[in-house]
Amino acid sequence: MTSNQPLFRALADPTRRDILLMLRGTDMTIAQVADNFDMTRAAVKKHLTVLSDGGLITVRTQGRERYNTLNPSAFAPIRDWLGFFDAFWDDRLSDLKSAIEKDTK
Amino acid sequence: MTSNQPLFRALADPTRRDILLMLRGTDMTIAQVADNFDMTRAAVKKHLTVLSDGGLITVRTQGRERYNTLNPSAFAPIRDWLGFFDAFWDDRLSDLKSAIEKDTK
DNA sequence: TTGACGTGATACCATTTGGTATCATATCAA
DNA sequence: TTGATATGATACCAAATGGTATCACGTCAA
Repeated sequence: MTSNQPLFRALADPTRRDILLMLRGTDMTIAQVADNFDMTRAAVKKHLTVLSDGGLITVRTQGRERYNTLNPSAFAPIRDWLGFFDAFWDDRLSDLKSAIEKDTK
Repeated sequence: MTSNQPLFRALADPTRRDILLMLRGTDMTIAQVADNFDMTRAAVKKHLTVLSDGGLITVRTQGRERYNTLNPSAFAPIRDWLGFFDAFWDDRLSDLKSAIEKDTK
């Protein structure tokens, strides 16, 4: 089973989550992303590396620029993981349902 | 708007994610949770505090024991946040659809 | 060719994080 | 009461993390 630790880790930082929202619909260079934050380009670049490690973005080189693109399909493992708790939730619901049915008998 | 940083942060650690899975269906004391990991009770207790800060578990005191209970509804903000990217994904799909329709004319 | 520009890479720093060890406190049971 | 048990709380430590500053390198434009 593949480790999704890099994915969860990438989502743990608010700056990185903002970058992801920012990349919806538009690819951006490192400098463009950095313009939206009050920190150095180097710091933003580090965040982009973490996002890339988590598979959440892909990078395309074009001349001397590097365009960062959102990869929405990378969220799938998170949805899968959340599903483990849906099952539990359903169990509790069916328990409740049984209890109610037994009660109305 | 409420910050969901404590929630995302709580999910960033693999031990904590394991604890959550472990708590599906059964409430457990701190000692019981700690028995399942190769670390001290104090370390596990710290993780439980972070999970509690994220709203992912609730704690019920019973005598000298403290039972930790999973709170599945705490995942809702994460699903909501993921939804922001569903919209983007749908846009890309409809773009693709339009392109195909235009092409088959 | 020559700068200016966009980026990569490295060293460095302060803070946070995950962990241990240790002691104090409250509760259960004999 | 007395001792074992379950937990709380604190101090401490190493490593990871988020940030800066700085320099090197490839690329574009004049």
